Formats: sequence, C-alpha cells, structure tokens
Amino acid sequence: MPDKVTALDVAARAGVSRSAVSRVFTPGASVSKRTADKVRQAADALGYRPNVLARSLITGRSRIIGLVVAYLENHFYPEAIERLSRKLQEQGYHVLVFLSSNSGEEADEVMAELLDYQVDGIIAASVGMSNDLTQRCEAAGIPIVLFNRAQDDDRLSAVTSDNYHGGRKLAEFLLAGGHSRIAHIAGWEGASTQRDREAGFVAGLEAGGQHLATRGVSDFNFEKAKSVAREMFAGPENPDAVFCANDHMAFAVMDVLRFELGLSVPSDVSVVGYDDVTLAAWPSYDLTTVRQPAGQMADATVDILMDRLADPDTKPRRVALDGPLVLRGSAHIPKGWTS
Amino acid sequence: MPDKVTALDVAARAGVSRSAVSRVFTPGASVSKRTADKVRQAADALGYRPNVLARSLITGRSRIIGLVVAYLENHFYPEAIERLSRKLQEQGYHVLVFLSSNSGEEADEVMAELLDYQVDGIIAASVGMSNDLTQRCEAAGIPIVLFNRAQDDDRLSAVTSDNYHGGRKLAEFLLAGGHSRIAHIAGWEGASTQRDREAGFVAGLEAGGQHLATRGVSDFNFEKAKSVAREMFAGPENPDAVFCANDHMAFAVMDVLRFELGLSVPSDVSVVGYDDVTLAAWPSYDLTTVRQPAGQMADATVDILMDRLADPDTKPRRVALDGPLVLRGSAHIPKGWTS
DNA sequence: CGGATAAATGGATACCCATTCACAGCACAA
DNA sequence: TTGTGCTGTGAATGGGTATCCATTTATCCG
Repeated sequence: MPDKVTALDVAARAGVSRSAVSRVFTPGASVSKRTADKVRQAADALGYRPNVLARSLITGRSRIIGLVVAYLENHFYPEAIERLSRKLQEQGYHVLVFLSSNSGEEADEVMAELLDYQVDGIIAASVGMSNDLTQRCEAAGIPIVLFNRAQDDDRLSAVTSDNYHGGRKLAEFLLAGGHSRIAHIAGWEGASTQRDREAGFVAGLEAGGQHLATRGVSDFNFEKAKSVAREMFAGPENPDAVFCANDHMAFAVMDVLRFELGLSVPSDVSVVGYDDVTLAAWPSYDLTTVRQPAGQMADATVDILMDRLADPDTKPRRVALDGPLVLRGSAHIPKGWTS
Repeated sequence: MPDKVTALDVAARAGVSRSAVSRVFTPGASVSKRTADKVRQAADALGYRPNVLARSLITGRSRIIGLVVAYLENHFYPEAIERLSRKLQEQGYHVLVFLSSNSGEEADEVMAELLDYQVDGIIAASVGMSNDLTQRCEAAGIPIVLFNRAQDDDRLSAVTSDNYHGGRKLAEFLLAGGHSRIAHIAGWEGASTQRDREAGFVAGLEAGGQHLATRGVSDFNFEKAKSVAREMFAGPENPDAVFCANDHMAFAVMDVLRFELGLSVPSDVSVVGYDDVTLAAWPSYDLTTVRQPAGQMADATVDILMDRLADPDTKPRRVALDGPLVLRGSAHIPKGWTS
C-alpha cells in the first residue's frame, strides 16, 4: 500500500525519468505519445496525482484564491460565494476562506495569514484593504479585487453594482409613489456601498424637491435594524416610506412594522431594500428592491482576476454593474410605472 | 524593494544561519532570546513571513482543511460554515472550499482535487463519500468528518443532530395537536438526515396509531417543494399538518399554502420543519421546528478533526447532538404542551 | 575556583516533491 | 556526413524544516 506516491515512483514503474512524468502532467509540454501512455498507465496503477503544493513552490502559482469575508449572515454573500467558487473551480482554482471583522486591526492580521499561503489572488468581499497591505500585495504581484465594495485606490480592482444610480432609482420611484416623509436606514457607514446608495438616494430626493425625513444607522445588522425601526416609528408623525440600505435590514424593518407595530406594508408604509436576495422574491416579504446581479458580479470578479493572472501588466479595473429596480408588493407602485 | 523575501535573506541580515531563522518561527524550538530578537527584528524590517506551502512540503501538514459542500442555498450551511471556519481559523487552520453536486461522479473528481492540495483533513457537508475515496484518505491518514450526514462506514466520523429522535418529537407534537391527516415532504432520499428524520417521524406516528396520509419528495429544493405542496393540496381532502424535512422546504410550503391557496397556517394546516435556521424565528414564518445546534455541531466537527490530527490513532467518532423542539406559531400548540 | 558533565544553542546538510533548463542522444532528411 | 527536430535525462531550483553534530553556556562538585 503506497502511503505516498511521488513522481519518482511513477517514473520507476514506467521506466522513464522523473522529468518525463512531469511533462506528461504539464499541458503543452513535448512528449511522445508512447511515453505519455506508459506514464499515464503507471500513474493510474499507482494512483498518482501531482502534489499541488510542491508544484506551487517551483511554479510560483498556488492556484489558490484567498477570499476574505466579514460575515455570511446577509444572504447576498453565500449566494455570491457559491457562484464565485464554482467559477474559479472551473478554471482550476480554489477558494481559501478567511473570516474577518472589518475592524482594521484583525483584518490586517488575517490578510497577512492569507499571504503566508502564497495565494495567487485575493477577493475581499465586504472588507476593506489597508494601505500597507495593498502595498505588499502590489509588491508581490498579487491582484486584489474588492467585491461589493469600492475604495479610492488605483491599485485595487473593484466590482460593485451601480449603487449611486440604484439609490437614485429608488428615490425616484418613491417620489413617484407620492411619498412625502421618506426615511433611510443606513448600514455601516464605513462601507462605500452604503455611502453611494445613500448619496444617490438623497440626490434623487433633492432633485424632486424633498429631503430625508429621518435617518438611522444600523450597520447592516438585523437586530440593530429592528431597534432603529422601533425608534423611528415611535413618534407622532411616522415616515410613509423607508429605504433600507440592504434587503437584510429591510426584512427586519418589515417584521417590526407588521408584527410589532401592526402597520401594513405597503398601505401604511412602503419599504424598499437593496440586493434582491432570493428571499426578497418570496411572497412573505415580496420586497421591492434594486437587484445586485450577483452572478454577473461574480463573473466579472473572476474575469478580472484571471486577466491579471494571465498578464500581470493588466491594469486594475473598476466595474459597476447596473441592476434593475425590481417592483414588488412592499411599496406602493405608481400607476403606469414600469421600470 | 524585496520581491520575495526568504529565510536566507533574514538570516543574512540577522547574521545567523537559515536554521536559526527557521527555529525562531517554529514554536517549541530551542533558541536563545538574543538570537530570537535579532531574527525577529530582521524579519520585521524585511517583512518576512514563512512560506506556508514550503513548510507544508517538509512537515507534511498543510494546515488546510478541505470543505466539500453541495450548495449554500439552504441557509443552514452558511451559518454552519461561518462557525466552522472561524473555529478552524482560531486553531491556525484554514478552509479550502470545494463545491460539488452530490452525484457520485462529480463528487469523486472534486475529492481527488482536494487530495492534490494535501489537505490535513476533510469536512464533507451534505455530501457522501465513495468507498474508494474513503479508502484513499484512510491510506493517506487524512481524517474525514461528515457534517450533517451519516454513513455506514467505520472509517468515517460523522456529526449530526439526533434526527430520528427529532422526527419522533415532531410526530408526537403533531399527534398531541389533534392532527389526523399528516403529510410529509421529503428531501433527497439519498440523505441519511432525510431517512432518519422520516423514520423517527413515522415511528412516532405509528406509536400513536396513525400513518402518513401523504408523502412527496422534493430533494431539499425550494421550487420542487412548492410543486409538491401544490399537488398535495389539490385533492378534495387536504392534509391538516405537514412535516417538511427541513426548514427551507417548509418556507416554500408555507408560501404556497398562504399565498397561492389562501389557506391559513396554522388554523387550516400546521407546518413544521427541521433545522431552526435564523429565518425560522422571524415572525413572517415563525416556524415550529427542531433545532439543529449548528454551533455545537461545528464545534464537535472541529474537535474530532483536531483530535485525529493530534493523534492519528484516535478512532473515528459519531456524534448525534440532541436538539430541542422549538415551539412557534406555524403549528397548533396543544394545551399545556411545553417541550 | 578549577574542572567535569550536562544542557542549551547554532550551523551544515539532507530532504520534501515537482518543475525547469541546458544538454545529449537519436532518427531522419538533405 | 552534417544539420535539424524531437525526446528524454540529469541537475538545479523553490523555501523551508529535521536531524545530527559541534560548540557554547550553565550547573555541580570536589
């Protein structure tokens, strides 16, 4: 029983040199069909497969992509990760997961560990990159793609949806719906997604002559969103529409409105979110929201990574994919409104 | 700008040998404080960190755990993975993700790739292990833990909840609630979780003198569960209670009952699930279910892995954690019923 | 306080496993 | 016979750790 079968064992059995074996498993190398057959047969018999780690050492490519993510509670991330991982797998890469808070301290330590594994590339989902780290990756030639977050740094690629525009669309939609006391529940204010969505939303409101009636912050957290909603609707004059910076918080808010405060959505209050996670389409929530095209975003992320891996001189790219406003039942739909 | 800084560079700068550098980064090695300081200082100045891959090659341990999972659509898995990954990270391990269908063909190919990365251990979540693969891992000394699935093989560790008992509890609960036409919507019948839950449930019914009124199969899939629910409630005499093999399908069924068929849950039909994912507690569904203690399950999984890694002679373990029946509003609660 | 012995520490080198590169051998055509 | 192209070989390489041995330092005893 061969505990560990190496290329040398295969070479011995096939009666060739170790190099010959290596070439058989290296696409594009020059080997005669006869040797290739001999080697393959021996490899099969012995159950040989090349050791990826040893290979990485010499080739300098590990075929590992580091994925840093803060939390999976928001269903948008699992959906995206599944797609991301599948696509990378098709290309012969695999994902090494690193969970990190988005506090700079821990994130940096985690990133450093990432580099220890000699990853070929990094996907940072919902996590920022410190300047120092970016510098080190740049120096080591490791491409970084920010997923669902952007950052003002030319060295970083970023894939997001067009958050500003999306926010704006929601504002226009709510204005057209005749709402006059429009509130916003923000996520974590350090996130570019948050800032862009809100900026677009506020700009849209102002273009229509309105302002934010109230505003709360709940860090993309479900329970916090509930508290914020409770406070927001404790006064004598309640908002008649709420834009939650993501679907996850919108669900929390809807739950509070309907089940704690006995309000009706959308008759009493319209609620809109952002992401269009699967759950948003389920009839219990039936949430009007802006779709983030998770599949396309994942595809773009992998494409950027692959391009930069193929040619290190490729410039970092920023992609902001447009996502449609998805009309559902959680908000009053103006007559004749289609997009 | 040092493109790649190696132990040799650090050694040169610190004026010691490469071995000394290595020892400084190997916990438990014998180094004087003076040398350690010199080396650390040089390492910091150069930004040196040991190359995990190179280290793995010689030590034979990669500190990588392969995680195989079929899909993340069921929220139970993201919740578990987050916990799993966090705990492994604390122990200095990291998770390499492999997505696989549970069809044997693809699963085997994916598993083979897994082994190419010299993983130290494998967690198979919602995926079975072929005999051949188990054999090879056994031979290579790689411990395997099945997560949320069990298999009749002494070489495999498995962590599940006590699915049989859980199913039985649900049956007793529904019987006590006075239901008389009790249906079951099964997940994928190849899954041990499915079989155990159903077996326990059926045993519970029979102990109370009843049988399954109807039964459908929907492979743990949301859309399929909806179709099955539609068919199940198309006849003249509908079930008055449905046990769905997991929460995910229960949500689908509740949506169909309430929003397509206009039935009331629980007045017209009681619905119960299995898992107690976060969403089950949200008031929109408020689902009565059996909790799978995801945190404890993840902890147990990591513990088994660590034990076997520390001592290869440790026997594979099977853990079936008991989970409580969580009473909520989706099913009629009999008077005075507490557990 | 000197000397013997044990313990701690540093260094040289082989090794982990596969790829790459320079080079040699061979067959075949010119 | 020489030139050409394809194949295969051996050795170097990548970054680090384990082992063994030599050296230094510490400890103890007479």
